[in-house]
Amino acid sequence: MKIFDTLSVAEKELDTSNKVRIYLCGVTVYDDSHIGHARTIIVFDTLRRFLESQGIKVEFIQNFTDVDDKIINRARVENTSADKISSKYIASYFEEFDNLNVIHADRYPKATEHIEDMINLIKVLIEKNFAYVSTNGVYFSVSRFQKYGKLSKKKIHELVSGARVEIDETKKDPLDFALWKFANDEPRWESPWGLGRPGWHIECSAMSLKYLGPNFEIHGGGRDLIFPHHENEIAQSESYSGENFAKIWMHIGMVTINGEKMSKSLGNTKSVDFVLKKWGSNVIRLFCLSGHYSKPIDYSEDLLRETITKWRQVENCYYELVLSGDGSASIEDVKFMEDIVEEARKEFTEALNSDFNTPFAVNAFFKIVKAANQIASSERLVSSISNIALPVFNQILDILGLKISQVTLEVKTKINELINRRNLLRNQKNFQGADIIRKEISDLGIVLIDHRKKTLWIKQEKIGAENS
RNA sequence: GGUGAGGUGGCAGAGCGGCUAUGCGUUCGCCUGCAAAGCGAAUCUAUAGGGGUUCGAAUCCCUUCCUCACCUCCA
Repeated sequence: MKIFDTLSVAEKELDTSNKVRIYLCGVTVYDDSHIGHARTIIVFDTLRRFLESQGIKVEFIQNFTDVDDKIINRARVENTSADKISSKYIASYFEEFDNLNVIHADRYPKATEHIEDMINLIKVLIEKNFAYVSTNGVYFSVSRFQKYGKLSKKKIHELVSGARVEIDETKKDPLDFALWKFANDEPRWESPWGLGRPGWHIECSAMSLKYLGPNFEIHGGGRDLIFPHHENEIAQSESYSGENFAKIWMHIGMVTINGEKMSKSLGNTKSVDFVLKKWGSNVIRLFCLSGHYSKPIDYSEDLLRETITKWRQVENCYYELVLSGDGSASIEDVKFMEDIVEEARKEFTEALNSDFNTPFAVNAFFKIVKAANQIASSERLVSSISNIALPVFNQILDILGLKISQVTLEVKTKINELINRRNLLRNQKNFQGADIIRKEISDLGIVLIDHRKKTLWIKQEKIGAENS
């Protein structure tokens, strides 16, 4: 599999001969997650599902930043502790991302639980003369790391001339960044240099080195983390280990709204909670995968509505496949379905192997949907044909993390009974009576499709946007 | 100002030297008791502008213009 690497600015072959180790920069837990966070996490979740579907072992680590000025400020405003704030948002993180059908990472290390590791890392950096103690904290000496800027393609002298670097007299160089910040207030920890808190960047170095070693396969995150966060991680980790850090840097494009980046500071975010209620996880996942991961994607209601239409086609197809009855299939139909399924399966895999081209892969998936619906429309879809399509259909659904709404056995029985009653009334041309039953069925969340000879039912997911 | 990524039909979005995807939308039909869904057909020959290279370019090169992101915290 090839993945575009931000560092080498080229596609690189992912080494899948052993376990694929992935470290994803997660969220800072001081507020609700939004669709921007969700996109990054959904992309990585899908990547992980894909690799595993190929029989590749994956070790997936995603951190929580649970010590940070924003958390502390928030705690102050709400008159509570930083710890309470972070636990609250970690809890809601899991609730929301479980609803987005995101598989849990192998570990979710928290910064506050790795203070020791960070201190040890900083010790070595000081020993190796890459860091120094100052009046406000411990700083990394950027000028000591020759390759600083290699990820973000920035030149040190250009950064200095940029006026946005914070001015701090106690630093040797304005570019130096904090590894440890002395603090008088909680939360704070003991360290050889004094009471304080870790800097943001050091936590990801410490936790990724600890769990995945000095050089692992993929390090990921949103594009906006390239500088300074990932640049600084490289500086710290490589200075510490003397080895090259992550082999592939995979960065996810921003979610925009009206063409502008969605962010807390601009106040234009759509929370995961909100979008889940409005669109549901299937539509959101399909939407997030409808564009290439590296490019921006615009949160647009029109596009999300379009995605609902697509999702309805998938649901329709699924129930056609699952509820198809016995009967004889024509050789042509069997051949047609076999060819389509094989082609779609191949294209799907090839697309994802080629820099994780999800839009093309999703496209391939819809070939199966289209073909099944096509055969079904003339009532030639019998179980022997469906059985050709279903394994691949289900596997792709699983890789994409999509879930079809199901009904219980009792409801199933009830639906069939109602359908029979309705069809009886239709035969008697009692359409009013038939429509009453149709309404009754639709109240169960079921949509009926009258084919010539039989009536198909579909359990449709309830989608908030459609009921308003 | 620097750096990076881009500019493809009404919209979304692949392709990245020849065969000009695909989906949504729109129009008309089929099906239906009526719907809905589905199917079929039609619509749309698009590749920011200008130069080049080539038998041939959306795809390569040069150039102009435009958009976004990063250069402060950010997924």
